[in-house]
Amino acid sequence: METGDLRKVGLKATLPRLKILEVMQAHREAHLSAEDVYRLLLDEDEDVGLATIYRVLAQFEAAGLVVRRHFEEGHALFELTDIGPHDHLVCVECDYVEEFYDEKLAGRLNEIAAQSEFSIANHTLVIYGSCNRPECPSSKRKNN
Amino acid sequence: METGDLRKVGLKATLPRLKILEVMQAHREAHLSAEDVYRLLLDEDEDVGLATIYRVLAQFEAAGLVVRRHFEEGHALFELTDIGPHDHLVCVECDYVEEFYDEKLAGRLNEIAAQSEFSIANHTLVIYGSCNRPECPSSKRKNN
DNA sequence: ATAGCTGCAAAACCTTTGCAATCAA
DNA sequence: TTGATTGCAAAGGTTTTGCAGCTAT
Repeated sequence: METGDLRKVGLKATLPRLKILEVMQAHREAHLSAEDVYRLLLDEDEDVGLATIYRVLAQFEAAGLVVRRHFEEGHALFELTDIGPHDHLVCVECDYVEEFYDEKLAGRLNEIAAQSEFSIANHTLVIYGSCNRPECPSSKRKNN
Repeated sequence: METGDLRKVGLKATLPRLKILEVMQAHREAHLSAEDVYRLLLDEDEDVGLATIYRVLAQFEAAGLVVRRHFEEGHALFELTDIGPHDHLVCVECDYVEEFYDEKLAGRLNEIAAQSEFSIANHTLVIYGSCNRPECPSSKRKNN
């Protein structure tokens, strides 16, 4: 059970928290908004208030379980922390998000920091562009 | 005058637009929110409605005069496009911000986007760390 | 038992929009 | 003149908060 995961970070193992954690884990490849989590729980007939989801996600964030991200949209997206370091490609047309990890990039970032006499701790990198997936509006336009 | 800058991109040279452009240019090193622009104009006794600022900044963005960015805050920040592409090093100890542009980095980003079949438009990169400037608390700690 | 948690509804944000008045060309 | 632009206020969408009741320990 994830009950332990919650206790470990000092949170009572309540039903809403367990359910929210479950949903995050069931969609660990996705970037979910509070609203997304809300709907996914409704789909399972789990009736958790939206306010609770916001509160719990904030607690998870404080506990280091999830990270909050702001891409182009007008709302925050959350993802589990345990998937490791990675950056994001975001499609500005359809909000599709892809993750990547690039060794060379990481190396170059360290060199840059070294040149500036910075001790690098971490970074945030988001590349914006148009994905060329068939279902993206940008593709349809090119087909004309 | 900046009147020309506006005409060039097909916008009537109205007072509010001129004033907003002026403020952006007077703070070209900063990242301003719509609210920031609003307050800066108030400070100059220029009374421009907040709604107008949002509208004008959106027009400037469409015209390529400014770029809209979403960092970690819950609101958008705008900066002039003409300062050229650059990224940021931020010291988490003293909030010192340094801008840099790195050719190799840019090249690698393009390669990454190409691999994912993304047409890259732009990106946001912030490196967090400790600067080692003498006036930074992090340096003082090491001197002990 | 009790400190902490939840749901609801209301409030707080940031941003966009409708509309009548105003302005640049 | 006339279409574009503005300011205001109202609406929109996301996130936070106050509070009374509920729950895990």
